[in-house]
Amino acid sequence: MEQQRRAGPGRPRSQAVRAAILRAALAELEERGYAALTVEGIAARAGAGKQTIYRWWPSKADVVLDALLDTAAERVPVPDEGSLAADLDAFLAATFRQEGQRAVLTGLMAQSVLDPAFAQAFGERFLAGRRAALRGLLERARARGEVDPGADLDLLVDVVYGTLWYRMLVGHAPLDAETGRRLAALVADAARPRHPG
Amino acid sequence: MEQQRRAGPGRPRSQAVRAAILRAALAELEERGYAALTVEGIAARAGAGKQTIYRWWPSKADVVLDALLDTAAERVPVPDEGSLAADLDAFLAATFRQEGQRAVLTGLMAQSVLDPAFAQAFGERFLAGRRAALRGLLERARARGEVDPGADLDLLVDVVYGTLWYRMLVGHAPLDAETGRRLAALVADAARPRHPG
Amino acid sequence: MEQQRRAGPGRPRSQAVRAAILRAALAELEERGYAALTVEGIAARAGAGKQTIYRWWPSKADVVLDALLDTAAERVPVPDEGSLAADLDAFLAATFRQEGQRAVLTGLMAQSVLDPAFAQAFGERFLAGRRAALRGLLERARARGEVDPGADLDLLVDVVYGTLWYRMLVGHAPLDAETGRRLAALVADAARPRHPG
Amino acid sequence: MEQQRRAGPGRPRSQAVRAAILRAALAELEERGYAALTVEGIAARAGAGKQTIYRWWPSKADVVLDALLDTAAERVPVPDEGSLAADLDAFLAATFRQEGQRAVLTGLMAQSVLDPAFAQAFGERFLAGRRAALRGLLERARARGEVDPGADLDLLVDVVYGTLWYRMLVGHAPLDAETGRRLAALVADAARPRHPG
DNA sequence: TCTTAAACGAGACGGTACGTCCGGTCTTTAA
DNA sequence: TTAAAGACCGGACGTACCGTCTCGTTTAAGA
Repeated sequence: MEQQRRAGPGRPRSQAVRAAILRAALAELEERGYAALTVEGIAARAGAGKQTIYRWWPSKADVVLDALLDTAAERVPVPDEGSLAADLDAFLAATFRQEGQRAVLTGLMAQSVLDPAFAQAFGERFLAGRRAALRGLLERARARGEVDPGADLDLLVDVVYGTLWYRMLVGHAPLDAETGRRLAALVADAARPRHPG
Repeated sequence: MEQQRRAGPGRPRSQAVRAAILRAALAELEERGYAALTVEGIAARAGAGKQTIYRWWPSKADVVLDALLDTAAERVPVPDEGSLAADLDAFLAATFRQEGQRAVLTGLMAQSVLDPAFAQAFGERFLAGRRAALRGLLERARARGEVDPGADLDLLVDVVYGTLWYRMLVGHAPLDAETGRRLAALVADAARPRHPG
Repeated sequence: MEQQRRAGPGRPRSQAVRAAILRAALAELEERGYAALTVEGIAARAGAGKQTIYRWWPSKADVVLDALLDTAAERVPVPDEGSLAADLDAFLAATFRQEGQRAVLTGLMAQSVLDPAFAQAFGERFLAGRRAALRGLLERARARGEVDPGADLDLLVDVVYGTLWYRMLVGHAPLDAETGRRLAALVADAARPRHPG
Repeated sequence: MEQQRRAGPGRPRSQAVRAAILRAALAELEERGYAALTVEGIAARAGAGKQTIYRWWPSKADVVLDALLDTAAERVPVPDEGSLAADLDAFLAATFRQEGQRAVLTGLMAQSVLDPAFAQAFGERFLAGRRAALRGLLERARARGEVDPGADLDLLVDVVYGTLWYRMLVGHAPLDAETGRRLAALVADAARPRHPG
């Protein structure tokens, strides 16, 4: 998951400590919110020294990101149901389903605004994968002729994730199954092939 | 813009100081970034006491929000050009044009994630107005028959602002005139009336 | 008691306000101690503006000093009972009797250490008078032949007030009638005439 | 001198920092006076963090007290010259000699009036020792028959220190060798045995 | 088995900003 | 002109975390 020390002399990194720290970070986050998260708090809760955290992670956000990536091992599978609308629908449904993580995700997005170094890590280690999955789904649909060849796939991806993130960040409207269905339909419709003439 | 003290005894609030603080906040933000913004820094730059800031604003984010609302007095006008696509295009173009404010806006969004009290202020005093303007535009188009009567206008609004915010926050893709045109076309198309049968 | 504005045009100084401020100062002092005394607190309690206090007194200590001098109008009378020991005894007894003022007096002494300007006021307006009274008592005794002509009267005065203040400040030993009697005897004895040869 | 942390895990307290803080406190006190002494100023001058001061001392006065006790390691020796008057004379001379410390001592006394917690520390860690030394001197004189068996030794101690402190605090009269000699004589005379009959 | 070296808990340390309090000054309206 | 009210600048307070730095202790790999 991160830097792998070459096996040499010296005490090897403790996986138990790593796990304890990730667990503590998520627990603190859940209990007190992202804003109240501190390295000291995580260390205290994990029974670890602050130095141990600084040794392996550049910032508290990177700890949380690792925790997120660890638990998201049960990844959102990319559906393949034969039609774009159905695939999108399934994809969004699966995405919404793992939404106990709103606090984690919005916290990381906030952090990534405030800290360019973390923004890069967040983009590369989390966002890029999700975007790639959705783009792959659209590309397959394009190959099947369900998407206009001239369509701006990147824009379509951003429309989907943009809407998701916007609702998640602002919290003014629900992110439920019905919303997913409508959004899927909207995107599938916008992407449909245009028959010239 | 905010709390209006009744004229009673006592020295009245100094508008000059208020303006100096807002100016200082924007200057600090531009020079050093949102993450490095501090109440102390704003006060020092404005030649004001910290207490004066705390007396009138609950947090530094509220200072920045006031600064934003003051300068955004030259509001994005809601265009009315006769067609939905043209209106959307003009609206998005106007929205993008005032993009010296990316740092301000993303900073405030980040803060609004971290501070629920500010989230409410941000939602009510900034986001709601923008959403209402766009919704009005869509409602007029619906009255003209350019939007399907059953369309989920709130979702359409979120698709537009979601895409904008997502690109603004993540910064992976441009927010230029061409992007605006494509997004306008996409939304206008998705909203078009469906003729049953 | 302090500066007297010439009667001219304009609203005259309110004696009621002056009294309210002195009363408030003593009340605050008694309730919360000298250390917690603040100009703001006195003003608030007196229903006065801070400016009103600063207009008439250079510091909070001067307010307290005025309050002390006002209440000490029932001054310690200088006894004249015919013998030095008896006079001293009566003088000390009277001095001790007005010891509800320990907090006031020690507070002012502390302040006078910390603030040279107040030290002068305290010395001239309070300490000097007390010292003069005691010195007068000793001088009368010397005239009666009860005090050695070569005695250092200033030192004798300091021995008396020094012992008093020391016990008052440190609070390690009582300041009661018995102590007064012993101190009176000690000083009278030390001052007694020496018969050369 | 103060709390001795058990040698456990963790970085041990830095004696160099402790010394720098005490030195800085005395330097600030000398340059700017006790009233202008601030924790912030001491920390800045010592190149230390404020937290480091608050970690080890409850108030700035305790810092100064530690500084005083450290430098006063070369304690006033208790003289033993064979006669009470000579002993007292030597004791007072030695006491006066270390009077670069008037600012320190009066500042601490003022603080001890304003802060009961510090008053206890001051009493136990400084005043008590001095009083005990002088009392010991008087007790030895009593054993030699130079002091009346019924004399109130505590009062005699207070007469000596009271006079000293009073002159030091009020500053109206000198504290020189001649004064010391007269005070020594006065006390020795007052303490002399009374032959009944 | 002994040495070496890194990991680790603990906690001191220099900093920086926090949000609060109060000191003194000022600027208003009312008396 | 005094007075109440209260805004204002300034400066220090005591606290919370940051990220770094010693300590003593633990745990493997290599000699």
